[in-house]
Amino acid sequence: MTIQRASTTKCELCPLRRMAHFRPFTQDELAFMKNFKTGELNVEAGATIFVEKSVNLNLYTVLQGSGFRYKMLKDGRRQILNFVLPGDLVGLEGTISGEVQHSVESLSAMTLCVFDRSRLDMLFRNHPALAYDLTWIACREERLLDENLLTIGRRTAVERVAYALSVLYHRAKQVGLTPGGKMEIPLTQSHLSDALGLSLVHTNKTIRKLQRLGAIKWIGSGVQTLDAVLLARTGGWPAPAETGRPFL
Amino acid sequence: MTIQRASTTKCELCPLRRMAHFRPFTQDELAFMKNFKTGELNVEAGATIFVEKSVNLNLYTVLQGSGFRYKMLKDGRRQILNFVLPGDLVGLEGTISGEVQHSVESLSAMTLCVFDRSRLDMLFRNHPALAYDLTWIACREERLLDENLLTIGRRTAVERVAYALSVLYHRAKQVGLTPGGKMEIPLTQSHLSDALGLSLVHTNKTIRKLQRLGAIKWIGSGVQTLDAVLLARTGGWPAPAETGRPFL
DNA sequence: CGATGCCTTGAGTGAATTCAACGCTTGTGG
DNA sequence: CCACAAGCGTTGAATTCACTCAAGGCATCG
Repeated sequence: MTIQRASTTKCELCPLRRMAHFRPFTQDELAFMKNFKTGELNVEAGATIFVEKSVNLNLYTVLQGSGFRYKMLKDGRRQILNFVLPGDLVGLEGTISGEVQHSVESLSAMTLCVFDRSRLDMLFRNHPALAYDLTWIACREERLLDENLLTIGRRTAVERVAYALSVLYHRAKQVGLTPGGKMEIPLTQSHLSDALGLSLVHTNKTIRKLQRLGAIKWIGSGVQTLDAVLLARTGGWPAPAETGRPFL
Repeated sequence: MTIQRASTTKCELCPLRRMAHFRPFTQDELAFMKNFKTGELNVEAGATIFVEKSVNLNLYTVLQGSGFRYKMLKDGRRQILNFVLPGDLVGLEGTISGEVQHSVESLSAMTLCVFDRSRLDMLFRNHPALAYDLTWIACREERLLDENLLTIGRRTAVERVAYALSVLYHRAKQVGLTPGGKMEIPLTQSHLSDALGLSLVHTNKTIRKLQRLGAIKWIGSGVQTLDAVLLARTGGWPAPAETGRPFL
C-alpha cells in the first residue's frame, strides 16, 4: 500500500475524464480539483483499503482497478454491499461522520485519487456544482443499493446471479472494463456468493446452470458474457439508461 | 391526498426542530427554508405518495406519521427497502434524476413538507451548510441500507426480525414515536416480512418465537418492546450513537 | 512436489416456503 | 341489528430451495 504525494496522473489528463460516460468539468472546477487531490493511493490485489468501525477521513475516487465494499458479522459471515469500479467515490461516509461502517477491499491492483478532507468545506462553499455532484453520486449509490436489496430479498438464486452479472457487466462496460465481452474484474465465486447472500456451493451450481443455458462462461478471474440479453432477462433486469454521470 | 398551499406548520415553530435529536438552524437557514417550503402534503394511511418509474420532482420531509419505501418485481414480489419516519427526507432521487426508482407508501396518516424543486440550486449556491446536510442525509440513508443488506443477506430469520425491530424501535424512539415502549407505527406482519425478505408465514412463526422469549409483544398496529437489550442481542445489533443529526 | 486457493460435484440435511385452513376483529350493506 | 366479506394473525403439514458436509480435480506457487 503506497501513497504517492506527487500524483502521477494530472487531473487535466485524467483518463476517466476523457470517457464519454462522465460529465466534463469547467476550467474553474478543474483548478479546484487539482488542489483538492493530494495524491494517489496504490494498492495491490486483495488489499484492505479501510475497515469497518475505524476512523477514516479520506475521500477517494477510483482511478483504476476494482474492489468491493462489505460488512461482516462477528462470526465471520460476510456481505458484499456493492462493487466499486473506476469513477466510483469511496469513503464519503467516513469523510462526513468520521467513522466508516463498512470495509473496502481491492479485487485487482487499484489506483485511487486521494482528496484533502479539510478542503471539503471549500468545495461546498465555492463550488456548488461539485457539491451537487456529490449529492448526485450519493443518490446513485443509494439506487444501486435499493436494487441489490430487492435482489437479495426477493429474487431466486438463478435470478440473483443473472441479475448481478448483468449489472456488473453493464457497469464495467461503461468504464471500459469489458474488452471482448470479458469482464476484467477478478471475481471469485466466493465474492459473488457473498454479494448475493448465497452459499458458495449453491452459487457454483447456479453459475453452472447459467453456463449450460449459454448465457455466460466462467473463466478464472473474470466472467465472459455470452448472451447479455438472455442474462438480463433471466435476472429480470430492465437495462437502464445512465449518461452524463458526474464524478470527482 | 391533499396539498395545502398555506402551510399550517411554520418552519420557525417546526415540531421536529424543537427535538433535541436534530441540529438547530441558523436564522439565515431558517429564512431560506421558509421560502423553500411551498406547502404541506397530507395523506391518509395506506396512501401511495409516489410510484416507481414515475417522474416525481418533489422533495419532501416527513413531518408526521410513518411510511415505507419499496420496490416490486413484475410478478408482485415486494421488497421494502426502508421505513420513513418523521424527519426523514423523501424523494431526493427524483429531484435529482427526474425519475424515481422506488415507491413510497404511508403506514399511518402522514404530513409531509413539500419543497420547491426549482430553488434547490439556490440551496446549493447560497447555503453550503444545507447542501452539506443534504449529503449527510444521503449518507445516512446509505448506511441504513448497508445494514439492511447485511441483515437480509446474511442473518437468520430470528436475527432478522430481532434486528429489524431493534433498529425500528431505536429510530422511532429518537423522534418520540414510542410512548410507553410501544411503537406508534402501524406495521403488519406482512410489511415486516417484505422488509426482511421472508415469507409471511415464517415471519409470523419467528415473531411468536421472540414473543415466547419475552423480547416483544405483537399488538395489532404496533409492537411492544419488552426487553430491548435481549432483542438487540438476539439480532446481533450493536446500538449506535447518533446525535445532532441534520434535516431539511 | 507438497501446499494452497479456487472450482466442482454428490449426498444428506435443514431452514424457510407454499398450501391449506381457521379464528378474530372490523366494517359495511341489507 | 344481523350477515357477510375482508384483512390480519395463527397454526399444522408437506414441500422445496438452498445449506452444510465431504471429497476430489486442477491449476499456481514457493
